[in-house]
Amino acid sequence: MEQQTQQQIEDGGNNQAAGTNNRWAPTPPQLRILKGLYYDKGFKYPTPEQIQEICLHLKQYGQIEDKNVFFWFQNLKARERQKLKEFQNVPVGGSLDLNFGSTSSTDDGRSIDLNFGSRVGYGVDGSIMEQRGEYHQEIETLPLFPMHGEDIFGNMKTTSEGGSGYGGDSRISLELSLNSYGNADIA
Amino acid sequence: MEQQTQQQIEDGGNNQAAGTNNRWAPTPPQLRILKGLYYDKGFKYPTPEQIQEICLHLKQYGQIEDKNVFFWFQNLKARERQKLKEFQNVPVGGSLDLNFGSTSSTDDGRSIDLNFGSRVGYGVDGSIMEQRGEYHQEIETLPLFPMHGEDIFGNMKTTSEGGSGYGGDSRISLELSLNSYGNADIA
DNA sequence: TTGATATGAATGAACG
DNA sequence: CGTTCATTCATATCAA
Repeated sequence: MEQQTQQQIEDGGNNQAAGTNNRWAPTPPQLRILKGLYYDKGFKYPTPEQIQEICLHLKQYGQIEDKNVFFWFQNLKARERQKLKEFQNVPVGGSLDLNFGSTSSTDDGRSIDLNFGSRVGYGVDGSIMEQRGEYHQEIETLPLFPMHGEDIFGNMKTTSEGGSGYGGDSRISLELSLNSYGNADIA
Repeated sequence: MEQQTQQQIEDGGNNQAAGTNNRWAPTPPQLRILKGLYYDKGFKYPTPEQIQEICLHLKQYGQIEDKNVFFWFQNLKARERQKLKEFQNVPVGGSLDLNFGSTSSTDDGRSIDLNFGSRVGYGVDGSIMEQRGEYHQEIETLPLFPMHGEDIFGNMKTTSEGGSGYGGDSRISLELSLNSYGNADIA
């Protein structure tokens, strides 16, 4: 997720615009801390309590709400997983005939230099939803292999987190020391 | 259409890396195929597998990645919808309104209020927020973020109401010690 | 050159 | 949690 040079005009703190600004955007410090938690610490499943704590702490660096923290983690987890899923998925030998309509093989002649070095992450998605239209035209010979089991990426979901199942007053203290040196690759 | 060519703002310390990003641009054949799928076939919701397959086939006509296909469909769908919505908003009557900077001219209709303030579950999804019966406000004082840890850079975090507050923090040493009690320490 | 437009890309928010 | 929507940022291209 290396953004190019996207520098959002975040309100240095509480410079909320005339209220027309509805979408939260993490300030660099906030982002740094969040990423530190997620990556450096592997903190991916914060409990509601922790979310609030994090949020409270992040309020020093700008307006933020619990739900922002919550969504942030949700999105990051989802997109990380999507990325993995994509790489693991190998194109089936299926033949999706894209040369419908015009069979003319018009040479494009446009050569784009090889830009290796894939950089950005993204979120490929897609879903088989009902088409709004009336037409249910199947796509050529799209096989859509019945193969499942893409759960190869272990779901180490610590479902029982969040203090559900702590025997007695067992309290865990995890201490996290993350040293982030500025220049976080905002992403 | 609401992008006002907003350019970079003065960075308070964030250096802007040189942008050598060459974003993908569909070659004519690629575009033809994509449009054919979208319009002619009404194929608007490709699955990740289909995205990969489409991408694979499009590689014959130029460099392309899965994410490009993904974004292409996403953007097209979003913009079709956007245009449609705008069209409905356009005053047909003879109202000479030069108000281009319409910030939420019409009711967004999005008023899903998530009650995140309360710890009682994040109704938005139902993932990790298994909350147990005993919620106590005490958790708000959990030493998740020791204050001392911020001393290093706490000075510049002013984020005063002056606008851009956060300065370019170089590094931090954040020590997070969160103590998760068995939820109800009384148990 | 400057401003506007089209569109690739990123991500916050929400749905099922 | 996976998927989809909506908004925004950034840049290439084009018109004047």
